Amino acid sequence: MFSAINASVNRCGRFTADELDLFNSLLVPKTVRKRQVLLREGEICDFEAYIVRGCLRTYYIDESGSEVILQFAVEDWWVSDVCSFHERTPSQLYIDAVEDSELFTLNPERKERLLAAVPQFERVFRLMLQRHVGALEQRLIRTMAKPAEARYLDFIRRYPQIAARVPQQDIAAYLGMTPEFLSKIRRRLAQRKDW
Amino acid sequence: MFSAINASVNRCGRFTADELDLFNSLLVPKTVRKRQVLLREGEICDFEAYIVRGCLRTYYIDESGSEVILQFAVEDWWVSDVCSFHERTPSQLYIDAVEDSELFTLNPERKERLLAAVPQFERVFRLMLQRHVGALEQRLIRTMAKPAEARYLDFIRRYPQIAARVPQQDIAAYLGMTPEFLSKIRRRLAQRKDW
DNA sequence: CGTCTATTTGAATGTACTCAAAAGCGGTGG
DNA sequence: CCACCGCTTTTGAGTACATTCAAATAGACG
Repeated sequence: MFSAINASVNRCGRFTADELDLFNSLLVPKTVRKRQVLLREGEICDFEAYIVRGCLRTYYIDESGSEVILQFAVEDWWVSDVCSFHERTPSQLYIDAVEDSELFTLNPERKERLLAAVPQFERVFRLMLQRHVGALEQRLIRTMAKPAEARYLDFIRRYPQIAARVPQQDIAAYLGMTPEFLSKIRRRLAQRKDW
Repeated sequence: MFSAINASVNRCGRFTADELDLFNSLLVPKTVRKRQVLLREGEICDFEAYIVRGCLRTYYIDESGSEVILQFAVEDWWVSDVCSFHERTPSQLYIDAVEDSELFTLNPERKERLLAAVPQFERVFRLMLQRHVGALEQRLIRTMAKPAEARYLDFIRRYPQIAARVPQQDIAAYLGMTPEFLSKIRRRLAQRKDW
């Protein structure tokens, strides 16, 4: 049950069995169903969730009601609203499940206890944050530097496993284009198969 | 000389005069001239720089040679390529000075020494990272959710001090539009002054 | 099956880009 | 102090990319 998450944190530093046991004892397992919402705009995010199985999305809803998807998260990733969680401020984001998923969640209080007991865990979370920064920078570059078709091709090459399991309209919302236009791009690509 | 940076870190935690002295002794002051490049694509970023005075930009250059500016950094901010610095990997980014600037830089070795001597500094850097994540998320949302004119208005309202000191073509490269188009937006806005 | 939602299609429109050229502006040297 | 050079900003015409809206089709789920 804990093998995946333990292997994951062990890649960030060496931990003893006792330390991992403590870590595991602080995690709260959670099962969510497809479309279930974990965080809404205005709420304070009280979890960092490790994904054991499934897929979640983090998104923003603008004035006109359309979704801007910031991130898809699948197995072995963490999801949270970093800012809201750490600063205890209302979130601007929504988080929900793209499919039925199993998570381990850590709330602020338990995270504190973990860090107090095993300070080396600071490193695990710092590495998580760094990876998150890296991912966001990549995403920003790719979003800004390229036209829609190139963004789509880039996406399906980079994340084939995600592209296969999320609805097409969500991919459009992630790539910053309308679902209609993505559909047209796909038609063009299917005709000239030169890619 | 160190008052600004010390006040800045003291906002993240309480430090004694001795701890701050040690911190200050590890900082390397650096003066850069306008257009001077601190980091090029392919290099490994060996600094985290606190800006005492001046303005720098972090950007990416795509295949076609055009710049995508990720961030402008001014007084009291830190600049670095987070990923490259921490993982010792070649950077994809460029960093250079928009105007003559004064910095304090910290290299990986000195940062290690600082953290070894004063572990509470972990917190300072974690907060920096968190803010960085927040800033990137905001930027992504604003870039994706709005058309060019709204992005520009948002930018000059949010960062009037930056808008005033960087060339217009750099603002365009930050907002993800061509300089020509930004110029046209400004003309439209100047005519109908209803904003 | 039938209903609901997701995807596709098409026409019309709008937004932003390209390219080329002119105008503005700052610095430098005569 | 002025003239010139290089760089930034502005302008315009033409075009390409992407959106909107409406409707048809396809898929998923009960």
